[in-house]
Amino acid sequence: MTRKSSSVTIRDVAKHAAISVATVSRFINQKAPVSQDVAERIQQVMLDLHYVPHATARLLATRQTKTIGLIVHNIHTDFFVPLLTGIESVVSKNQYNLLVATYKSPVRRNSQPPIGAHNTDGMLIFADSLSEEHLTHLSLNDFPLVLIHRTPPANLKIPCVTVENKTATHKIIDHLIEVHNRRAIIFLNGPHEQEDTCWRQQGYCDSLEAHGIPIDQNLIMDGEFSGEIAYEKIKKLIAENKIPFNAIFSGNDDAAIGALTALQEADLRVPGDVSVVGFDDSRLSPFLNPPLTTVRAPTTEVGRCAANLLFNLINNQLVEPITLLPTEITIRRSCGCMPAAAAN
Amino acid sequence: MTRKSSSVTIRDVAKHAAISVATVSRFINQKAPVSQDVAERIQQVMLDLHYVPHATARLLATRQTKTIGLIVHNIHTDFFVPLLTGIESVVSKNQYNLLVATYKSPVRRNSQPPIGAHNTDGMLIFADSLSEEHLTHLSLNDFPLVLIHRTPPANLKIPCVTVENKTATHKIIDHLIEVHNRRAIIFLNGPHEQEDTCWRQQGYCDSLEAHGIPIDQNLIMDGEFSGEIAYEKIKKLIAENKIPFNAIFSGNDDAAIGALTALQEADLRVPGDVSVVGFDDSRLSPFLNPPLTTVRAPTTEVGRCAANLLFNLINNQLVEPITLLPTEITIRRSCGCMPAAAAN
DNA sequence: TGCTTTAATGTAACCGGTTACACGAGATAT
DNA sequence: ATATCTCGTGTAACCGGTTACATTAAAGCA
Repeated sequence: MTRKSSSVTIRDVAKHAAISVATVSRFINQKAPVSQDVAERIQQVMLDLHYVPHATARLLATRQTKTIGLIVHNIHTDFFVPLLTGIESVVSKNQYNLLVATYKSPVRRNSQPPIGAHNTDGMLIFADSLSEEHLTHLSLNDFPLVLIHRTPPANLKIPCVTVENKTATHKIIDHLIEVHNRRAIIFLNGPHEQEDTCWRQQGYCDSLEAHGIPIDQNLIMDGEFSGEIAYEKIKKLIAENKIPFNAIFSGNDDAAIGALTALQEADLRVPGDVSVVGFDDSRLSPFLNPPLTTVRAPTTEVGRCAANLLFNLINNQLVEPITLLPTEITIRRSCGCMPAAAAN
Repeated sequence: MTRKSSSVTIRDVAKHAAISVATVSRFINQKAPVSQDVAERIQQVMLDLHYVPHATARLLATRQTKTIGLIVHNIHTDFFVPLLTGIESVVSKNQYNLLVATYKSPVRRNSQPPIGAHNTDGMLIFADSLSEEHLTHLSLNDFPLVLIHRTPPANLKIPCVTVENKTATHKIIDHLIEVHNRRAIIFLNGPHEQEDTCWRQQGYCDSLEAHGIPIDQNLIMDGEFSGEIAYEKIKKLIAENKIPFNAIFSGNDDAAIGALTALQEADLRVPGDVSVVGFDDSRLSPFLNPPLTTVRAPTTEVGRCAANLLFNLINNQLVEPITLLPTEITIRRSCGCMPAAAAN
């Protein structure tokens, strides 16, 4: 690890221009006026020596990284494409960099997330990727943080942006019951640690209650927001043939795909025999067979919004503590409706 | 912009553990043995104080960032999900960070990519996101670089990983001609700056020639790898009704979706009236209506492979100059075949 | 003319790590 | 018993910038 100090530094420039490093630094950053004469000399020397300021040294001195971080549990799901799109658009508008890290909740005690105050100026935290402990520590140090799809722990004031889950779910279940006369509705739940899961379950239960339908715990099963798991669960359900159902509400679109596949394999017709609806309105949904009725979540907007909040925070501006983005139900065929044109 | 320097430093740890900073540093980096007793004390203090080494300071001292960069033109396409998945898996295995930057080819002369030697230990460069000029500069400075979906400029020795384009395209066109008797095949080209485009065009032309079909420039149109643009192009083509065709080979699956939509709107049946085939085998393809016959590109593997090469480079190991990953044609319905089960 | 202001510059202490070099003590070799 | 080696540790000089504070010379003002 030979330390090759070949690069030309600000001190070299200062020496050649017969001036102090402070003046060179000021000239470069336009921090203070410099005499015409000196300015020209520095300019010339910089060109002659091919001087390029060492970004890292500058960052150390200014305690700025010009990058923001994003923590998610994994990136291999379609959900993150629109989220990243939104985030990226404002990151690059602000001339910042984006550091993406995958990190799973801390199983071991001493595990530290790979990004933090040491390499970012602020962080975007998706759902439950960071434990309350980490959150607390960062927040208490006044490190700029914005939560995505989760609200802050009780005593912390961290702004968050998420989507309206409960009302939309309530409405889509209403739709299944009122329009399509479905009353035995399976609910494919998401991971319990995730807030979205809770609210969606709440909406589901509320709607059933409002229609005087008793809640059957057997109908609520864990789909983990995963196509594979949902597929297995529904397949097993059909095979056992003990619990009758005529609709499935999947906590997200990914899981709905798994359900759809399982139903098809069992020769159950959608929506003839079973109505299926999802949540998210992912890129795939309009293309499914049949096209999926689902709740449209403005994920790109979530990303854009969260990033904007973070930059406000970094610039010491005040921000809304909670941003709740609206969702709307998107009717396609899988519930039983036959919309005129399948406009995507 | 005064960010209060509340963070705990290595000197704080040293003080609390009643030991010197050098020893703390050595312990952290396992650079030299430390007595059991001292090790435990340091460990404890680090936990108590929530000490996290300051990445920038470390970088300045070691000229290492423990992060690798990825430059792409944009991230808002489905193509990047598998690519990122592959890259991420090896990045985290190596305990590195991933810095993602979007950067478009330099329109203005003095524009600099947001990531480089100052904030990464090496970079993954997708297709034509970086100009030859930038590439040359970085490469000449021995900065670790791996190209994805492009080969290096003539005089530079930068390893690259890409997929087999020509032969696969040749085969899928053969299929259209030989099995489905299509001879008027539209080619929806990608961006001209991208190498994949050229090779796919080459394969297309070769196949036609091999079958004695003259190449009609009117059949080759720019789809830009974009669903919207492809949609517009095909819509216009149909409206003008001057160029007869009975098949479309789309340079990627995204554009194929646009084509499919345009055909449907014009009440042309796929594959009855027109066969459609694509390239990539994106997540959507099996779900399209009809399921898309396409060339399967191992994009996750590309990401994994490129990242692995980069780490080899960073560790001064020798690497293959060119890695060409195999592709295979995936038959579904949109070409006219009727595979038994629609297994996805 | 003498005193205050202001503009341009220099000095040196940071930022938070790493590491070359020095050193003392106990173990091993002669 | 003395010389040599090894191990664990401390001191302080880096890395390459920024910037608070001091300083000097010129300009403004009575």
